[in-house]
Amino acid sequence: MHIEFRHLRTIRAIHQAGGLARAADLLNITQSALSHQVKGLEDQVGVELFVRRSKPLKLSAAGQRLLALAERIIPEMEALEEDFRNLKTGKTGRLHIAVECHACFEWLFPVLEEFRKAWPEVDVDIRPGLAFGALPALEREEVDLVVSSDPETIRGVEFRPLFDYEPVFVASAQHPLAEKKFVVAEDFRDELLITYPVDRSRLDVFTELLTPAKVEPRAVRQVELTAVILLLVASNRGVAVLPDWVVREVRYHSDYVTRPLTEDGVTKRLYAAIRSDDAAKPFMAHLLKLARKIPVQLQRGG
Amino acid sequence: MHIEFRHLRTIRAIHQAGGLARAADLLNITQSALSHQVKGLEDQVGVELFVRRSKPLKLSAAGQRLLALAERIIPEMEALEEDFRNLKTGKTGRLHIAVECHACFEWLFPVLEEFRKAWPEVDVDIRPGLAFGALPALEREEVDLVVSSDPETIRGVEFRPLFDYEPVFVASAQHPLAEKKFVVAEDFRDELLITYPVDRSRLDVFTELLTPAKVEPRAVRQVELTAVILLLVASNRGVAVLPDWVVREVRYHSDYVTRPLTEDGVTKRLYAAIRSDDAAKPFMAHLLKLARKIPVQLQRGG
DNA sequence: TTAGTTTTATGAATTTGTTTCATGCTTGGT
DNA sequence: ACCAAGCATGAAACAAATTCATAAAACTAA
Repeated sequence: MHIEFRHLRTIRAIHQAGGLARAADLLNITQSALSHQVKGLEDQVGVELFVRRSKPLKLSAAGQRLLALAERIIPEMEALEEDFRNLKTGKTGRLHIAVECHACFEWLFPVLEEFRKAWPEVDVDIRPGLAFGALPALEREEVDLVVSSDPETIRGVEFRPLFDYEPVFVASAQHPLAEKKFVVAEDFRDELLITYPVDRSRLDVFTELLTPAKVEPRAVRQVELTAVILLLVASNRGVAVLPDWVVREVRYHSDYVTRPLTEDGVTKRLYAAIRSDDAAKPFMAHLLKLARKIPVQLQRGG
Repeated sequence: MHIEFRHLRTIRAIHQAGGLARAADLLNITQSALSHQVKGLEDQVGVELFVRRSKPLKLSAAGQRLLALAERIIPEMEALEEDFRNLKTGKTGRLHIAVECHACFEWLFPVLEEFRKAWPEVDVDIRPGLAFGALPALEREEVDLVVSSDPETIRGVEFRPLFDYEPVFVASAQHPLAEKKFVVAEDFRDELLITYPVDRSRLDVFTELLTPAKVEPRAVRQVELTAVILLLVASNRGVAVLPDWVVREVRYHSDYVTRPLTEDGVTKRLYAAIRSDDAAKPFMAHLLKLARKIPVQLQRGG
């Protein structure tokens, strides 16, 4: 038995128009086509859908059952088509984000907050748990944007620069290293280093400083929340290296100092990796704009 | 844009099977056919429904939206097909009843009560308001059964006898006519006659007695409820003519007497008019059986 | 009833859409 | 780089829907 949408539309039209001929006009086909179609449908389902004893064709009990289904389904169908239209014009879409750098949540939330005001129809989400293989997930369309600091060349994926930041050393004002103008790798040898609970390959302090210099801190303690890291640092329980915007944002702890890594400081650049297909979508462009603007406001001391 | 059920089935199958080739097996068509179909659908809606970068075809965001619709709609569709199957085998159906004789509600309710226990899936209803042109409504499939006492010859309609009953005269035990063994038309000339509020052509006392004899009662008062009619009669506010089973059923008023109309009494027969199409349906047969049995139980003094 | 009008049904031809067959192309793994 | 698995594509075959022309009912109004 193969009822199709065409049939639902037909049933509804015949009911609305109150007859085959008028319904045919409504559907822009001939009365003959409709007659054939109704006959075919009735043969299929093996049930009389219409009462023939009366001049204008009328629904039978079974026909009314079918009509009820049509009235329920057709609007859903139309909603879907509307959704697809919006998808095409970029009014709506999915924006699932994977974040490789742990601290990035600090600026990402304000960005998304702002974004959702402008694009309420876009399905925004941050996908945790796949921070490891984020770029493959991007290719497979499991996510739609990856925040990364290591651009690669991948077919169909573009890396858009967002903003530069500086990983800075953070310590209590009472800490001996607070005396120095800047810190170097060797300075960490006797320290308790507090980091996010992620692999060293994703921590600037290791990739930019300690690993190249082959320096191992006295101990490493992993802490999830930025605010807690700063709390511990302020109470002189350890030292940390954090992006500059993080430190500036959470300025209500004034008991710590910040120092550049090495004499010249270290500068890194964050990128948004997106699929080329999505590059033209207006909401994507808007998100990238916000992701450039808002973190800079934070860096300047939001 | 013409999404069809076929497409919904396809989407679901591809998702279930996790790929085009396997889904093709599931749907009993070739992989090629599916590929063409998917392509056609994507052209139609103008949106990529699948991610092609991965070997086993996978749903894109838009595809998932479509899948969600499919998961919602396909079960409804299957429920419909189940309904139609039941309709065909007569497990379910519609049984809307029009009643020409007003008093018939008295026995019809118990019948339907019993019927619903056996056929919970059948859509039972009593359609009021069309008691006038009930037989045309039966032909137009607006109702499925008409209770009538006047069989006619109509193409496609059958009259099945239900049971015989006797319209009897009812009066207070104090009423002078209570003295008589039976009443005749002339006896009504000075009486207040209480009837149901329907046309005289549908009242036995007129069709069987007064109209042929050209006798007009002193006055006629119309009362809706049988119980109220009996109350008025019992308190000697008028006389009435009611079917025997009504009087027997409502026996808790013992202040009235019943007498035959004319020396021999009058016997009438009730019929159920149904469409020939419905005659073979098992639930219809069952209803007719009940409609023969239960009123007789009432007549014997249920 | 009959003629006239409206509405639905039907058969054959046509157009449109779907499926298959055969084969080529990509992707992912070794 | 090669192989296997999975998807895409074009042409031909097949199936289905639609149209055209016309018949058959059903209703209306003399």
